[in-house]
Amino acid sequence: MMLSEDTERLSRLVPLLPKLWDWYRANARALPWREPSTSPYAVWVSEIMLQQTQVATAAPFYERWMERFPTVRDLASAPLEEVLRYWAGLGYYARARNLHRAAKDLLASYEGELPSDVKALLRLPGIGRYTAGAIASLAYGIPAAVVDANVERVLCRIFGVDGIPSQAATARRLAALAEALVPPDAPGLHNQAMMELGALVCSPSDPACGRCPLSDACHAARTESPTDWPRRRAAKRQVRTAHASAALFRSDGSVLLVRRAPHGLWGGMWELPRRECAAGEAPVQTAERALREVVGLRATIGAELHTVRHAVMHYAITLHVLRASEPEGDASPLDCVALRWATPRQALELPLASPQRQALERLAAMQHLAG
DNA sequence: TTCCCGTCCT
DNA sequence: AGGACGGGAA
Repeated sequence: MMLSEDTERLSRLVPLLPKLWDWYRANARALPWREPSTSPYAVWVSEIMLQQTQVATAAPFYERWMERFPTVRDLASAPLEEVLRYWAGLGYYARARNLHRAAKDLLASYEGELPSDVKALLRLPGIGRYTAGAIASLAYGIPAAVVDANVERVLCRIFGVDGIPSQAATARRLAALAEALVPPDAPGLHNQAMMELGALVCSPSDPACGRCPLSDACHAARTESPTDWPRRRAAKRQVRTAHASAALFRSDGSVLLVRRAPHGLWGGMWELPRRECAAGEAPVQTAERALREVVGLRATIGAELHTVRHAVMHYAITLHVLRASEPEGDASPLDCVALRWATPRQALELPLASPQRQALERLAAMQHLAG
């Protein structure tokens, strides 16, 4: 899948690789998962956390996680609810559910050890091509290639790849290039060096070609604007949506919360009963419908307590939180997997996605002010 | 407000 | 091939 021009440029690039590795040894960030003692399990956890998530965001979550779930066995034996609590705020909650599921699989099939074989790794939920290659090479020294967004950017610039990386042919070309570069004796070092180069030097919008150990072999570095690579598809237009949640309080100060089914947006997380506003539907109607459809209660919807803005992908979500009162009927879990009453302060201990956490924090503050 | 990013499902 | 899935930084 390589082009002939690729072969030519490879022969110029390979002799520079020792400079890349030296650069990495001198400039690598000291990160918690880069301790020499990092277990394959810890490499796995860090790689899952780093999917779609910045290093600075993931680091404190990683520390807390490893303290609570230091081994595959600790993770597998913990309840999903607690696992999600440790993930709350990181987003993409399927990652936590898959990690938990895979830990159970590892205990059942591999005596709790992470396999070193890429094919076996790919069979675990939540592990795709990138993560399988990362675990194999970083944790076990297997010469597997990795193409994450950093590597993709570095390769597209060096080789002047004009195809769009998400298209199959271009993806295959990038995979072939990455594979051709992996040294059999130090795949982990090389892969981390490529990713670190992308993160620290060959950055998306402000590449520092002057500091790059590979710039002598780089196509983009010799052009007016190295940031023309990688080529991108046109961005999707922003879509605005509104959601409404009902805050139904009991006289003891507790509020009704529901746990979502373990799939889809905010799967497995707790929240105030919520629905997306239909076209032309006012938040007060939506909140009424949410209580009815999610827990089977009819109630009177009162004042809007507050508004939380949140971005998910290309969606801009406005979450309206409205007070509800005078419920009729018994609350039952119609469109949720569990339901409970808790004070807003207690609710903050549950697994909550970020906008729900904001909403509950403000309810807790309100209650505090009310005495 | 825009940009950035792996895996799974369809 | 393309959409769903979040949160933080620029």
